[in-house]
Amino acid sequence: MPKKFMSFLKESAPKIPQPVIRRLPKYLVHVQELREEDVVWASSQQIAEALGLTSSTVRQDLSHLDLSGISKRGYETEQLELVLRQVLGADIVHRVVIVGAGNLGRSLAEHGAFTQRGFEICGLFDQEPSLFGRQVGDVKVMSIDSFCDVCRDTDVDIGLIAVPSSAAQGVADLMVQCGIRAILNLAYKHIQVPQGVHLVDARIIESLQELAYSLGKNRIPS
Amino acid sequence: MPKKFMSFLKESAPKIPQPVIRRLPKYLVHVQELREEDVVWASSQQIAEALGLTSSTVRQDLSHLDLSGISKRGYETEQLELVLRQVLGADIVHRVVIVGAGNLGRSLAEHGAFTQRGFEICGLFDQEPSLFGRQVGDVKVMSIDSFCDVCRDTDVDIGLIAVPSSAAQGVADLMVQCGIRAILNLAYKHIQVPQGVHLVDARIIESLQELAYSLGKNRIPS
DNA sequence: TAGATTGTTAATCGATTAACAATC
DNA sequence: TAGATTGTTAATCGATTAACAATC
Repeated sequence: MPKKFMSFLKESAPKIPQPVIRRLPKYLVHVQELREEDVVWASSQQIAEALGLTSSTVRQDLSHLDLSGISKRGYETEQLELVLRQVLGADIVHRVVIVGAGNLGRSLAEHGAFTQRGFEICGLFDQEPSLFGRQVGDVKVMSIDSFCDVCRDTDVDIGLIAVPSSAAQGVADLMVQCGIRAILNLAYKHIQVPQGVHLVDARIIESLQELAYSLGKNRIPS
Repeated sequence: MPKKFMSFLKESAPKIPQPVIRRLPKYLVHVQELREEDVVWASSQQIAEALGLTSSTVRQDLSHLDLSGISKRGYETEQLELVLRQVLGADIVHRVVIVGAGNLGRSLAEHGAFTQRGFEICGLFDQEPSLFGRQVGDVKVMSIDSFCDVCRDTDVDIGLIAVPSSAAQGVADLMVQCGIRAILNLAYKHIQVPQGVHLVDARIIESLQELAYSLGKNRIPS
């Protein structure tokens, strides 16, 4: 198959395995650091070492991208950053709405790191009338009742669930109903979405529990 | 091998595979819901359906726990919750310190869901003098300079990194130096820790990028 | 009892790692 | 050129799924 067509395929029918996709942000962060240090080339071995992977994994992962390394030098950091940004959508702005204006929701709405990375908060919603109109970052808290209308007027890419776990499924249903096809769930709750809607769990409490397991403090001593 | 000794083994030398551990919190949340609805028995099939798994996976997963199901009925929800809580350390209190008292760090310190789940915030630290003494949830912001002293006085289980990515590695080093052996990293940065220290990444921005990838908005159209 | 469901073994699937020819 | 490093194929490893005897 001609190389040109191969690259076309990679762009139009990308079937990058999930474990690889989950590592791509790591590569992006690292390569951006390298570029800040004016490093022009990075070998799979060097990248692997910095990220706690094997060089084999790095080469396999990067082979899914529209990019070529060069023998004896490795990968050009500028090109690598470019391609990673492209794949991860880091070079366009994604519009994010947050439902839940409690501590967590508000702090995420104000969190500069999102905007810096191209995730623009375009709406913050809650149920609680006393919060309506309160300025948080660049947006004001709006009533959840206006959620669908706002989604209709704005082109929303990603919905963020920051409500208590008991309300999480309902919010997800609402988001799906309003046409949102990508959801990040911060609640401690398994959520069901229809086929075609992408759901990722933030797993903060789950992560703490995983750490608690690894500490094994309440294991019966032998 | 006698059954009694098997169960002893499971408790003293638990080698539950990581993918299983990551699913255990899901089971716990679900079984707690079932118990609120006074459901006494749950079959692997029912659990699988609720959590988007196969019944085979559920049975395999639960076989790592010190628990037996009963043919024709399934698993007793009370016993299942008990065992899951035990394994995930949800029945004892873990002490958590947060470094970084910005929006995110403060909101986590105030986040009721942590305390509810047995993670007690016992310290919140920052570099910025203007924040010192500020009351956030149950704690006051302290100087990062006092971090090691506080860790020495308190029995800290888990350290939470909520600083900008450029400072994250330094904070991790400090935590390790002060004897913390379990770290949850909320920064968008790969962090290196010595062997024996447990690190979990919260991956919030990474999750947004994963969703951005799945939306594929900036893919070259065919 | 008959049928449903467990616990476990075997089969499949997919991800990671190793190896090595190609190449710069 | 000689040596390092890629890209890719093959081997290994581990996780998930299927199957089924045991059992309630």
